[in-house]
Amino acid sequence: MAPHANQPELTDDQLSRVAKALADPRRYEILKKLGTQPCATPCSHMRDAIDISPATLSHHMKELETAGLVRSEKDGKFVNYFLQHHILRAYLNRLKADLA
Amino acid sequence: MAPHANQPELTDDQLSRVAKALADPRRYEILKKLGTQPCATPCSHMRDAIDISPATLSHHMKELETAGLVRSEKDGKFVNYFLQHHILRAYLNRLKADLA
DNA sequence: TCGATATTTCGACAACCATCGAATTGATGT
DNA sequence: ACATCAATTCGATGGTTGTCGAAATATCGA
Repeated sequence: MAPHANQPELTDDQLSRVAKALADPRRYEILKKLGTQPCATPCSHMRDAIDISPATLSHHMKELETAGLVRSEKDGKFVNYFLQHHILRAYLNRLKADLA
Repeated sequence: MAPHANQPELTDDQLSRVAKALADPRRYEILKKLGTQPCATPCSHMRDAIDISPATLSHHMKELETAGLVRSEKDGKFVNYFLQHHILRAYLNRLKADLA
């Protein structure tokens, strides 16, 4: 039985994507910010805090989303993002199991 | 007080290096292999298991070492590597604290 | 000393990736 | 319909990095 039964295992592809996603300092900052908030209006809020162009931010959010680390929800003109804690936990568990 | 008192905190530079080191599939395999063994004669043993050129392996080992994830010890013609579990643990703790 | 083996360094190449300006799409309010 | 604002897509650029062959360095045994 896995350490947390109802948590999905990460595929090798996901493992790689998550690791790469975490390896970029700007994406790390974005995740950190998302972790502190209930996550409203990302692009606007992010850009206040992180100093990044709209194009670059959009690119990073897509990376984070394909890695499964965030989920997005459209709200009219805006897009709201949510940190996916369970994917993060699955990644930590995998690292612990494989290496620690 | 930090979660594990006698564990060194990671600098931002180290955090970035460790994350990048973990993000390459081949380096991940190397670490996994190191984790299972008491670590003798790396380059020889690694190359049996991983199919990699000497030059590339040397390059990756250096990356892992500057990240602090492994320590090396010369033994005559050979070099022995040791997984640095405490750095790995520090990284996991940092991720947990920042994001989870 | 010499030849063999282990590892590193060098140099080059290709692939990947972060970055951003400009153009585009999509939604809102007037 | 139109102007405005949020966000994405496109295209280009510069920097990073994984890869390996070849040469260099280091150690050992004969």
